[in-house]
Amino acid sequence: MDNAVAELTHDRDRLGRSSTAERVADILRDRIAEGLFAPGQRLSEEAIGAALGVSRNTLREAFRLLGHERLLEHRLNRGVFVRVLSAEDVADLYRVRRVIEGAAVRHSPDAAPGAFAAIRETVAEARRAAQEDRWQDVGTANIHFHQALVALNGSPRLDETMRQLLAELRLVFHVMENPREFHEPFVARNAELLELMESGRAEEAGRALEAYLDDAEKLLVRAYTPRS
Amino acid sequence: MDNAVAELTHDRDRLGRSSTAERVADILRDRIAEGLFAPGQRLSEEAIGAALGVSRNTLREAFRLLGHERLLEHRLNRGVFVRVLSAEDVADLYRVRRVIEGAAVRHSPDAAPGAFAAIRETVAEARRAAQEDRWQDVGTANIHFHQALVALNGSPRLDETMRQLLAELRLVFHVMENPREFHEPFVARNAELLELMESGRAEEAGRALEAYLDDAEKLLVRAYTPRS
DNA sequence: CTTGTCGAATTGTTGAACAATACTTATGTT
DNA sequence: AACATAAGTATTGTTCAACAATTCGACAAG
Repeated sequence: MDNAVAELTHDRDRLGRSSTAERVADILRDRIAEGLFAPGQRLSEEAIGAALGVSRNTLREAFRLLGHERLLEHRLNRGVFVRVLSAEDVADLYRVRRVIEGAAVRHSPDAAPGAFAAIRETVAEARRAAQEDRWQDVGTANIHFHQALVALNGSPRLDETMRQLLAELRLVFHVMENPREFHEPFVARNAELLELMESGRAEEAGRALEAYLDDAEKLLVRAYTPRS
Repeated sequence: MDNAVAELTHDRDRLGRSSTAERVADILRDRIAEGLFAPGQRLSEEAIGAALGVSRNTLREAFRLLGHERLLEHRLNRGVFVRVLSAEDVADLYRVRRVIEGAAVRHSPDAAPGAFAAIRETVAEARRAAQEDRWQDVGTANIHFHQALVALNGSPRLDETMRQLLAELRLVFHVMENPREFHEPFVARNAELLELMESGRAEEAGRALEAYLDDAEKLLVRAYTPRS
């Protein structure tokens, strides 16, 4: 078979992937991530369906998608609400991060040779943003750092799990009224963590990550005391 | 407050959780798990909708649910198909298991005091089933063992991830034409693993688990060579 | 044997309708 | 006035029917 044709196999999934429901889900996911829809807010089928110009049935399919990603909470006969994370949820998210990111760091010596390049890029991205006082973007770069970190595991499923986990965490990040205070300290720590891994000190990097996540969780929980 | 009343709190979520779409998803999930729907098979909206007596719209909501759980594959304008796992998928599933179950074993010393009771029960369950030649049930008990193992992490999200992961794996288990040969050896190994953990030898247990998962993966991949 | 065209079958999406449930407001009782 | 009850309204849950869009196989033409 022609080799050029075989190349196309990789692009196959980019063809069909666009049903209305999924595109609606993408839009809503973005809006939730950027905080336009606040946690606890109810999403009316009629209002949003009208605003986006889609039928209620299609919209409900999109809601199911996002409900499964834990960004929306579906209460029977009451509607869907933007998820409100409890303090236990935050604790659990960091528990999962310790497991998944911890495994990535411990296995970093076995990772693909050029696998650190992507991480290094996110560090640079964060530094650029910090230089220019774009603290929101620093937060985004920070998220990219951890996503790239998990990629060391070489597991598509763990990548996907991490993606959803970080999307959930973003629901909480919005409570930080001072993004600089929250994100700035981690720019340097990201770089340190990368350096430890690149020099093969995986054990040490593992401990640094533990401390890293402990600190981040504490900062977050302190600022986050939901009324309940 | 009355204590008996407080007990009911745990059952609360079982009350509202019964939309038709979710119940349909539960049914289909079971059918897929037991192999009634073979991997690769297409699920016709019309046929299944008629068989279950639900409308196409409701059925489509259920399909979205299961698609997100990776049990169904949604191909645009083509319909939904029971997922066909590739060899890479199997490898990835075991990659995730090493991470999640490995973390559970390593942290077993910190686990709640009575947390091993549930695991011990699954071991007994497997022994009973093996005694009576119910090898299908041995497989089920085996799954329960690993689910209980992950519960040592104390993380609802990891529990849920494991649940979905094992559901995916069941798609593959059906290729084992001889369930006894596949499941029997692991009954004893489950018990050994438990014993290592209960006696506090977490490090040793971690290595045992690695070997355990390596062997299981090899057995599975050997029997599983999908046409592709 | 490849390519173009047609047509049947299935999915994608919509809009309307009605039932079931939750929320709100009004009503009546103590 | 406080509280329980009842009626009314709004919203979700589900179905149905219709049509557009797409896939796929069959068949004809080159």
